[in-house]
Amino acid sequence: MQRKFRLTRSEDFKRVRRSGRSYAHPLVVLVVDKNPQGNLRIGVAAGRSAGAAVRRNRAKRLLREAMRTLTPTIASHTDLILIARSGLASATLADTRSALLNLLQRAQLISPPHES
RNA sequence: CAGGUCGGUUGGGCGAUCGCGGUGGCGCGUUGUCGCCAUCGAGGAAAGUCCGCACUCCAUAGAGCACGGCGUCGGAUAGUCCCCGGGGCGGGGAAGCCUCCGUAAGGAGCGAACCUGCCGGACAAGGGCCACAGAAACAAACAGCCCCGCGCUUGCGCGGGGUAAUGGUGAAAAGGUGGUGUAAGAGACCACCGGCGUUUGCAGUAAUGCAGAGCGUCAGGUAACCCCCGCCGGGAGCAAGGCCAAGCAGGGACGAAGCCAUCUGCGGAUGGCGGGAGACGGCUCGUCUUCAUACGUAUCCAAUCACGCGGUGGUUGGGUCAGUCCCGGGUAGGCUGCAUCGAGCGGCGCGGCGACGCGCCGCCCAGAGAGAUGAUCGCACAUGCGGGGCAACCCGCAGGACAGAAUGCGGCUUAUAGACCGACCUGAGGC
RNA sequence: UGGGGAGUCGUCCAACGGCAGGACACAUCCCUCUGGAGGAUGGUAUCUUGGUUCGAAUCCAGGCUCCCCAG
Repeated sequence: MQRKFRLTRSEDFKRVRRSGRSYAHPLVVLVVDKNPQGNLRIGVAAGRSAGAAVRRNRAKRLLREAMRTLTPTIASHTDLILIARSGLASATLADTRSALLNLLQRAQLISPPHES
């Protein structure tokens, strides 16, 4: 995921966390808000509760890798924040991807893949 | 060979595809949060932040006090209480050997390499504390032993004195054993052992050790309690610091004037001409950007008057109000510090027991800012499990620790699956 | 990057360097037709590793975990 499609500034994170809707899953939390520029941006976060530095990095890498394949199917004009929870660092890539798919469907950002 | 220790090296390899970050080069009807190519991309601890430096900013006449740290000797270093090598006093240390006890099983002692804790002063001075037990906890006499006097039931009571060997208590009671000595005793005296703010010789740079002489042997412990002595110490930290700088607020300069048309819900809105400020140009002018009809018994200041006097009100005078431009400081934010030119890394040689030092050759090696290393697959490899095989080995499944740079460096501490190499000690056997 | 604090029964708190205590909870018994309440009895702990000391929860050092503060 290239940096230009990433949420980077602190005020963006604050805005999305304050005014966006959140959807929870045991592995990850999704926060959705409208993007003022009209494109899709994604932020990834892992707090102290996600573990030590290796586990936090592992969780963020898993989220980025899982989102890489899902990004083209997501509706635009939104800012997303993915917050890792404590169990994510020991999860597999397939687990992460299905968790994200579940969350995106609940947020109605992606149509249910009835063909798969 | 068996057992016990210690040190060092390494920290999963090769390849393919997709993805991410930095740097360099090239490209462009699109100068971009762009595209293409090349190249580089975590560690031995990157961790904890326990020490010490570099670097940066602030403070700084001198001296003293307070506070904090350190305290054996020598060395190494840019520097360190922490590194290296010694010294002293403790603690730990397998099997076996050896010694002792035991008929034996076994037990106790000794115990190597090595590991590990501590290190000024309790006699240079002072204060505090030492529970319980015990007569007594730093100064003493409970029982006991002995002497003297008195009494009588002649081995006991009372009174006075001597003593600290014996008993019991305790972690600790003015060194231990044997003798001389004595009324009983006592370093009172003697021998040996132990000890020492004494001293001589030898070894060592020194701490210290060994040997001898001397001192009768000295009134406990605790300074990781206060304290005393000696030495050392300015503060902050890359979110340090430097540069640029929206917005808001501040200071300065300039600073206006309306008229017409259309619509109208009569509040106003839009447009034209004119006006203000600034920028640019070919500068008596043109173009562009932008602003306004706000002015009110608004608000601020000064003087003065009145009253019900820290206040309120009146009068007079002056300032402020739109906008533009300029100025300094500076917030958000950006750039830098900051990506090796260095206490740098690798190799070889030399010196040193070692920490480390010196010389030569080669190399240029991560750098983000919501924070780059991931995913999938294949081939071998170490390991574990199951099966087959006499065996080498084959097949299947599982599966590779601790852990992620954020200014850099040195030391320490802590976590760590394994793999490899080397050294030391003890014992047994062989030559 | 720097600074501060805490760790004691299952939980919340006490404790001069000298026998670790209290409340609630838990277990057993009594009381009751049963349960609750009440009463009696009991078990249970100093984060960890070393050191100083005759003696350590307390003093010192290293480690682990958690919390807080400043920029």
